[in-house]
Order: sequence, then C-alpha cells, then structure tokens
Amino acid sequence: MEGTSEVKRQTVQRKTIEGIFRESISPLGVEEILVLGQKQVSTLNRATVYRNLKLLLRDGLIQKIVHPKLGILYERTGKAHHHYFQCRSCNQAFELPGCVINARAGIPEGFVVEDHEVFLFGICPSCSVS
Amino acid sequence: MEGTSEVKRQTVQRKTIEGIFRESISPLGVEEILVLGQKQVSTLNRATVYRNLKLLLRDGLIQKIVHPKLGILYERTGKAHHHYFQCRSCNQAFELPGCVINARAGIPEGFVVEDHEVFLFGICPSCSVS
DNA sequence: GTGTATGCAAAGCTTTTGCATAGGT
DNA sequence: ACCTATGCAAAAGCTTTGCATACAC
Repeated sequence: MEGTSEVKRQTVQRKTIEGIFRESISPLGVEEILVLGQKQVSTLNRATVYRNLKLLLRDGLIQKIVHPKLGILYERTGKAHHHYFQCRSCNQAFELPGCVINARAGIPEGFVVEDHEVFLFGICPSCSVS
Repeated sequence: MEGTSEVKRQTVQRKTIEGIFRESISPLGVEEILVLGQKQVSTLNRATVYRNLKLLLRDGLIQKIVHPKLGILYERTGKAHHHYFQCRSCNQAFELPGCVINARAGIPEGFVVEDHEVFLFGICPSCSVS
C-alpha cells in the first residue's frame, strides 16, 4: 500500500532549494533561487531549479505568486494569510501579516468572493528613515 | 515649437486597436486583442499589436495589469479606481467598481502605503445562477 | 516626397523537455 | 541494481527587433 513508484530522493540540490525557502522571509524569483543555491552547490542548474519548483508546487510545499511589478515569485506555504508590500525605493517585496481587506463591503450583488490577493505599494520602514 | 519629429499616424491597425480598448469592458490579453483586431483587419500582425501596446502604454492611454491567474492584460486608463474579480467557473475577468480595502487597518508601523491592487476570486452572477 | 508603421522573419528571453549519466535508495 | 534527479543542450513559448515595403501625412 502507498508508494507505487513515486520516490522523492533527497539530493543536495533539492535540499538546498528547500532550505532556501525555509530560511527566506520574502517570496523569491527563479533567478534569486538559482543564485542563492549556487552559493551552496555551484553546479546547480537552472533546469533543476525549475523542475524542483514544479515538484514543490505539486506537493503544495510552495506556492506561486504573480507579483504585479516583480513577476513570478515563490514562497513556502503554511504561513498565515498575508498580503504583499513592495517598496518603490528599494524594490524589496515584504510579507504583511494580517488582512486589510473587508470582503463584504463594496462587492456588487451576485458576486461570491472566495479568495483574494492584495498587493500594496509604497515606502518600507528602512527607506522612510533615510 | 512642439513636434520635433514624433508624429503618430492614424493607421487602420492603430485605430482598430484603440477602438477595441474603447469598447471593451474588461481587461484584454495580447491574443484577445489580436483575434478581435483581425476580425476588422485580417492582416493585423502580432508584432503590430505589441508595438502599438507599447506606444499606448508610453502615452498613458492604457495600463498593464499582471493578473495572478490570467497573466498580462491591458485596459484603458482613466477609469475610476477599481478592483478585479475572476470567476473560477467561466474564467472571465471583471472590473469591480469601488474599493473594498481599508488601507489604514493592519499595516505595520513604518510602512507607507501609496497604492494597491486587489484581485478577488469566486463565482460571478451568471455562473451562480445556473 | 519624407519618414513612420506594417508584415515578415529572425533573434532574445524565459521555461520546458529529451537524453545520457550521476547518484540516492 | 534500479530508477529518479541532474546537467547540458535543444526546443517551445512569448516578446522584441531588423529590414524592406507600404502608406499616412
């Protein structure tokens, strides 16, 4: 019972990529993942990153975010519902805890809202100091 | 004074593309624009669509939306601030008038919010009827 | 007539896939 | 030993660009 053949092996590359997501506090793009990973496994290939991302997505361990400004990013799942904030000064993407949306107000008659995504833009704390 | 050399010509293709945006009530993808345009100008080429989109963007007549599910869409500017709703049944993208966000609540100390984008997902009126 | 806009085809990017080999189990 | 995962290179999307010609002005 169980495993027909789907055995997921623990390669250095895979562990590296998973580790990157475990430690990252903000969503990451493919290029970032590749560069970070190559610091640990210099031979890490772009195709390997893409293939592992696909598996991690399939297994629900990460999720894809389509950021309005930064394009496609990935972050690990299981975090509490949150929104995204991008600083127009340093360009960094942040996660914002909590939910600033009021899903009841303003929705026209007949629309049933099941989910939402919110992207905020502005200035982050570090940039507003200087 | 004025026109150094930048003269924008009114070609059939250009007028067609602009007309499509004028009449559309929801944001459009490149493929949609091409297909709609070719109904009027059968020779309309994909590259022409891309080039005109770029000009319309540059002139601020349309804006680009990166939809979390549908990818890159374009809509004409000048509409009142609105959010987007995508039906998970018919996949159609809608504009929702008004704003359901409360930009004050829940923003951590130090973040200055200047703008936002909201995507809602659920069931549209037509699909919830059947 | 001048110079921008178009269509076509080639080139750039990003992402995916085929194949031989390395390596986890 | 088996069979998945990797690296490499080719291929497949989407978008941009070069070039000759069409056509708006």
